[in-house]
Amino acid sequence: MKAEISSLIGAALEALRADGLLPGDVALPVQVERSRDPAHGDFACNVALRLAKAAGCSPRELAQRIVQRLPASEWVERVEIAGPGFINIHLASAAAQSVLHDIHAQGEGYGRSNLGAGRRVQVEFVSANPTGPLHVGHGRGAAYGAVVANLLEAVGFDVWREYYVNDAGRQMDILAVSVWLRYLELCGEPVVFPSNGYRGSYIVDIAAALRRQHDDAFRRDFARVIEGVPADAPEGDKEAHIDGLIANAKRLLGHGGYRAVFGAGLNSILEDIREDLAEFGVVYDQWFSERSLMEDGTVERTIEQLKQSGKIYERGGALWFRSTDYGDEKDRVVVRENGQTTYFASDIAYHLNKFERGFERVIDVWGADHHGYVPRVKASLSALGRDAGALEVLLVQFAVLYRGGEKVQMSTRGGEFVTLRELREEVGRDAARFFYVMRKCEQHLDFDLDLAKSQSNDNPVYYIQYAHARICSVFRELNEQDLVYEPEQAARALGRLDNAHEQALLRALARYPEVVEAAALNFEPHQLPHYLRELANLFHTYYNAHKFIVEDAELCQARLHLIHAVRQVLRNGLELVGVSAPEAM
RNA sequence: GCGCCCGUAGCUCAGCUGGAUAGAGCGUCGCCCUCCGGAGGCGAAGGUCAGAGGUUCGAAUCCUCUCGGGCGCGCCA
Repeated sequence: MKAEISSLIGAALEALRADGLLPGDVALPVQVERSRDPAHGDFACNVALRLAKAAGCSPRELAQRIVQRLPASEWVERVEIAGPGFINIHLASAAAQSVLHDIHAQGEGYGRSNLGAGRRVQVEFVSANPTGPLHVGHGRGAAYGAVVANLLEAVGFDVWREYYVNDAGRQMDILAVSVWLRYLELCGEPVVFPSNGYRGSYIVDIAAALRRQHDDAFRRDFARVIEGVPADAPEGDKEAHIDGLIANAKRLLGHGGYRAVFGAGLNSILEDIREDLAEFGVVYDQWFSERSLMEDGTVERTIEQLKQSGKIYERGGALWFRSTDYGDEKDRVVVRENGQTTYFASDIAYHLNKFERGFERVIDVWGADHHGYVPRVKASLSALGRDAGALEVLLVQFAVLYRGGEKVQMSTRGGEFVTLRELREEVGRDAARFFYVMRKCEQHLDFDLDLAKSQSNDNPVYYIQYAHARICSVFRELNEQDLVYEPEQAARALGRLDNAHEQALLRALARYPEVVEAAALNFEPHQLPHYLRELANLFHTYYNAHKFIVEDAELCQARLHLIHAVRQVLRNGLELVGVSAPEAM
């Protein structure tokens, strides 16, 4: 409908131009918006204000001329000029009702479109290091990324969901050593656990499983494990200490033994994360291993390619990428003095790989604390001859939990954090998904646990789900009374939907596809919860003011048709957010 | 110190990429069922859009500065 109006106005402008009343070289910025105030009609257009100067007359005068040349349309009832020169368009009532036909015809497809035209988009999100369970911060990225992906799919993109697994590097070695030391403890070795190790109880569980499977096969004297290792903090350097332990572990266990311990830690945690996310309704097309990039030579090849770009130089024995040429604050190391490639080198290779796989757009969802990495990753793509603009990095701010009005304190050190699993168990999947995406991503999120749990009107999730359940209940009641909803009969009686509540609902239903489109293209899932809240409110108001199952059969059918459509849109919207639409609560 | 994000009602937040009289929820106060689910509805009070300049027909929105809050500035991942 919006597009219909736009094209009408566009035609009027072309006519003006043909009459020589508009210069030929000026752009025609037709911008049609839904009116905020019903008194201003259904749509408003500000084009007369924007073009008045170019046309050499007052905005109201220009608006007058546009309106005179507006082609007739069956959907438009009347057009008015208001305020400084707005063109307000009032739709015919048949136009407002036509949305019900669309919804009934399209069902769960209502709101979906083909704007993306099947273009391939990759959405990479969460990608937390597999060194422990996901915490509530990761949960926000998971919910946000999942809904962004759902939205892009809904508007016609071919979406690929991916989790990047940081299974290489020192952090993983620290994990392996942590598991091994817990294992040695279980074997009865007098282990002194390093201050820098992973202290979470899940490490002990992994170690116990390892021991059940392999018995004492990886047992070594702790005296040998600690042999020649520099002192731990506070007297010594904790980093040097743990590096020494890693070196000894590799030597004492041999390649095969070390890989077994390492793999036990990695696989167990990865499996836990995978299951956790699946239970949260987040499923990936691919789990992409960082190590695979190193093993198949992609990292090496990428560095070679960078060298050819002339943006690599050597300093202090290391290889540096001249990212400052692309606006970064400083140059970055890609190969360390010891010959090892950095995390950044893997990341360049990974992003190059993404584009080599043919994705036209690549979206990364990162925690806001990683914002400093954006310029260097974009710089590397530019240096490799790729379009850095095709990479969109969405930064998600932290979530802070509140319980009883108090901030829930969390610290990663010592493994003292609230996990995503605990949150789900406490508030449920629906509330967690909904609350996480309620705010735009650059906004800090205050997550009120008490509110998320409360089964009251304060809780927006229940409020919306209740609207859905209530509609289901009306149809159950209809059955009880041995009455039948007849869509075809209803479709002929839509003229009976004439009160203000019904008009408001029709307007809201018609807006849904526009909300999905805007939310998708701007990566703003929060628009969905806001819209659904509004729709639910309009429905509850309607419910309170009018009875649907009434004597007048025609009116009854028309109203059932309307609330049937409301239920469909509530379902469609909740589905995109990943929240269930219960038939009864 | 430099860079990024944020600042809108008592609280938590929207504000459709520059439009008409800045909107919701919670909280407070006052109302509404013989009725399809009261997990509901209606109304009232509540604002110097952090502050100051600027851009223009028009600014919460764009630019500059100031003040507050968060985050980031490794040959870590």
